[in-house]
Amino acid sequence: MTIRVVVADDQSMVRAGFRMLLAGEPDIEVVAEASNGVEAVEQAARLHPTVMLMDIRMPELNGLEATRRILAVDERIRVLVLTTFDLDEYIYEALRAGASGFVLKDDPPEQLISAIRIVAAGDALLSPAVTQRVIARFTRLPRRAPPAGFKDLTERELDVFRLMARGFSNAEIGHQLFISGTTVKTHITHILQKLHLRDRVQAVVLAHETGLLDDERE
Amino acid sequence: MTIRVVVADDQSMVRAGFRMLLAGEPDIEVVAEASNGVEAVEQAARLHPTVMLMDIRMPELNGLEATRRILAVDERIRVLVLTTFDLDEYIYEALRAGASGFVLKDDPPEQLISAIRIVAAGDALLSPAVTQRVIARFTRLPRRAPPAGFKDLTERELDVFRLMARGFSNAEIGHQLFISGTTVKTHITHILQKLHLRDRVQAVVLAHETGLLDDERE
DNA sequence: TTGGCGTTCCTACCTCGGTAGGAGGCGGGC
DNA sequence: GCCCGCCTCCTACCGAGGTAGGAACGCCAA
Repeated sequence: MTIRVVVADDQSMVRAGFRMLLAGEPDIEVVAEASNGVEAVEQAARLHPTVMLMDIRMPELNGLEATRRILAVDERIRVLVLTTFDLDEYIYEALRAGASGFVLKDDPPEQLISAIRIVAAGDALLSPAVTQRVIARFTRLPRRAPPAGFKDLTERELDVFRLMARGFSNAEIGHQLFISGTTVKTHITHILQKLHLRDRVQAVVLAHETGLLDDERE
Repeated sequence: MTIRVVVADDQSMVRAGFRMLLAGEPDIEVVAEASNGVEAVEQAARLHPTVMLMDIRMPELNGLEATRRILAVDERIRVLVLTTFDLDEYIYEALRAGASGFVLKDDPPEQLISAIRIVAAGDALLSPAVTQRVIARFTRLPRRAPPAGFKDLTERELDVFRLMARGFSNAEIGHQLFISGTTVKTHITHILQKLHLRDRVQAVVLAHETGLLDDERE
């Protein structure tokens, strides 16, 4: 099982460099090159490689959009983004686009090779500096600890809470739960009392900050 | 500059294994061991090592809580969590607790050594399998694209929007912006019209889903 | 059995939020 | 100059949201 790689970069020197670098690895084969995003998508659709080595800055179609289109064609292709700049927006967008890894061009060569094997195996890898940023972003997430009194909520109150947190009116909540709007009011009054909140708006804010909705929103 | 390491694990065999493994590295020195979380915190406070190798499952005090306390004492200490299980909750909690890395015990030894050097240098590193999960979690975040009409909002309307999204009443918003509550009402009416929303609750939901607040909430 | 809790529903009342419609001031562009 | 967009503020009105207080039912544990 050799790992079939397509190299997408607009500089031919860079592509040649990768070819040379990977030529020494018996389990890795560079099967094609692409000099812009459009070509990259075409090659991916035609060859279905194991791994796409993808530069971000490319003419015609940038690497991020190319990644999205490639994965739309064949989601089994593993895209390893390889770029010079570790700008935050690039990283987040690349990961959202579905990239399996993010490696910097000035990382040591053996790290790139190991990254190719890792993503080919179905795992994921980020450059250490990039990992740093992703973790920072990740931990900065507004997942505040649920306040005292949260666990006093009954099952039914949680039902109401979840719907309220999605912006529904009392009548809509009642309709979805097959109860009257006045009952919904009762539940909400209890919720606000237990959580020491003033109105439903504060409840909605709290729900999002604590990640109350994250579970059932698949 | 040698990297000074404390190994915290409740099994003495494991500690001995790490000592042996790291003995071959000239730039790494194991300066102490800890067999539970309490000892780990004590050793960290006493020796201020560069890196703490931290198991999660430990008696007395688990590795996650120990990590929090260590970083409260000296935030320069880099904690590298090293455990057998890559359970999601462990990972997220460890990163939130401030860990700089997450390595599995069945990763290859050279990867552990390289991880120690990486976190000692101030970067971060996750096991490939762990990286996979973090990315999955990360991209699953509810960062919906802002709806059409969002960019039609004026600067002042955005001011109001941001405060509204944090749960303030019209009067409170007016007070903070030095305008009257009725003016706030006017702005909100315009916001709702432009975004095609029914009431402020839906606006709050939208603000959180699109991450409107992420920027200025430092 | 009795009491408590959770769920359901009601009436009555008040406040706040949102709409409608208008008005004045200020600035920049035509 | 004039108009337009933005910001400010107002009155008046209505409906939704929230509170207070009560009531009925089922369930379960003491």
